[in-house]
This record gives sequence, structure tokens and C-alpha cells, in this order.
Amino acid sequence: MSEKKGALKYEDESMELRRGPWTLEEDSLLVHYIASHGEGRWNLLARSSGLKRTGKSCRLRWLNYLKPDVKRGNLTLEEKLLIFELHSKWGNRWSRIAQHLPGRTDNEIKNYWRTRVQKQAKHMKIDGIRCYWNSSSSNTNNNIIMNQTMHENPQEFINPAAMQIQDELQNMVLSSFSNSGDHQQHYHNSINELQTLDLAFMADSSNGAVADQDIDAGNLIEMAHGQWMTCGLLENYCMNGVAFDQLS
DNA sequence: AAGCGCGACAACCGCAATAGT
DNA sequence: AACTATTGCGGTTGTCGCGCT
Repeated sequence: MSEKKGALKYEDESMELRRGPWTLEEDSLLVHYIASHGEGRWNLLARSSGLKRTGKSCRLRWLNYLKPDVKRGNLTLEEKLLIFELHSKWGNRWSRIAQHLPGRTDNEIKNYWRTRVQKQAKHMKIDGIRCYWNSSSSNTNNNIIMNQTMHENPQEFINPAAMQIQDELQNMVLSSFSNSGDHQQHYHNSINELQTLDLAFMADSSNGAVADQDIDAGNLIEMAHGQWMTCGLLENYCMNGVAFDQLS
């Protein structure tokens, strides 16, 4: 309510507020202004800097894009695992989740969740993500390991639980392929096509063999960079709590 | 080459919480 | 205490680029 008043007042004073993508010149102006005046007081910044943007817009641009410690590039496996872990605890509390991923913004995490995870979850008849991670969060030792590691050295955060799971799953995948040259070749070919998927699920499957239909349907899960396994196998594996219970 | 659809990401909007007067 | 201004959050929309037909 009060903000609307302020916004209207501001718009009355300068009717040419810019919208849409920021230009290099605007970015430069904002960076230089903050360098000399510091962060905060965004409405004052918007008025004083010469930018024809709202204070909100300036703040968002700085926090999500221009701030020096904003990390660019794809999320790592460890970051993805942590997002799942924290989302299972807190739900859509993006800013709270972002606080545990140094250099990542709430907007980025939110986008990641919506564009990749939610979409893939729709392919599954059950809420696979939650089932998967609830089994994890029931293991307090596992959580303690993750949290301690990140707290002690957030810049070089390595999730030992994830690494161990990764190794175990990789071995299982490799053993499932060891007797099938055709499937192995088909699998490797399909990996290239599936690199853009972060997660994929299927509701059934009780054995660990990777069949042609798994590959054709994209029913593989990326556990780490370039390592895949069938969704059903992972689901059974994690739903039974084997991987996580063994970690402590 | 052009048009279309889709995914990924940036940016906006409304509302709530907080700070300041 | 009441009011206003500012900031922060989460949901939603807009835009762009890329691949496919």
C-alpha cells in the first residue's frame, strides 16, 4: 500500500522509467554508484544515480547479477543435492535455501527448481523427489556430515555422502552393463542426448538392468557428471534407505 | 531460410515484514 | 502508537537463444 504511493510519486516525477533487460551502460552506472556509495537505500540510489529504474529493479539487478560474489555457471552436483535436501526440509523458502549455497541467489535456485526439477517430477506418477530426500533426512548423521562440512569450508564444499552414493551407484551401473556390449554402446550414445536433464524418473522397474526402453524413454538419472543409472533402480535403492543408512 | 516451440534465465509484481520518523 | 518508506520474498511473466521442422 505505502509502496504503491511511493512508486506513483516517483513515476510522477520521472515518467520515463525503463523496463526489461539491463544494458551494459546501466550495469556500469549501477556498479560505479554502489562502489562509491555502498549498497542499500535503493530508492535513493535509483533517483541519484541517473538510472531510470525503480529502486527495486536496481536492487534485484545488483543482488542477482552484478554483485561480485555471485557465482555464475551451472550448479554442481553438491549444490543440487543440497537444494533437494533443504527443499525437503523447508519447501519454497528460496532465500533461506540460498543462504546455504554461497554465491547462489534465491532467484537462481527458484528457476532451477521450476524449470528442471518440477518438470521432471511431473513425468513421475509419485512425488519421487520428496520420497528420495525424505529417506535421506531421516538419517540425522548424514545431515550432520553435510552441514558440518559446508560450515567449515563453504568455498570448497564437498558432500561426502553424495560422493559415497555416487561411487556406489557408479559401480552398480557399471556392473549392470558389464555383460551387454550393445546396451553399453546404446547407453553411451544416449548419455549425450540426455546431458541436459538433471533428473528423470519412472514409477516402476524393480531390477537394475538398463533396458532399451529405459534409454529410449529417457528414464535415466544423472548422479554426477556423466554418470547415469536407471530411475527405477535409484528409486528402489533410496526408498529402501540402503544408501543413506549405510553412511553413518 | 523462415517459422515455430521450448527451455533457461532475467526481470517484474504484489504483498508482507521491518525500519524510520 | 500510527503512519510512511524501504527492503525482502516468492510467484509469475517476459525475453532470448537454440534446435527442430
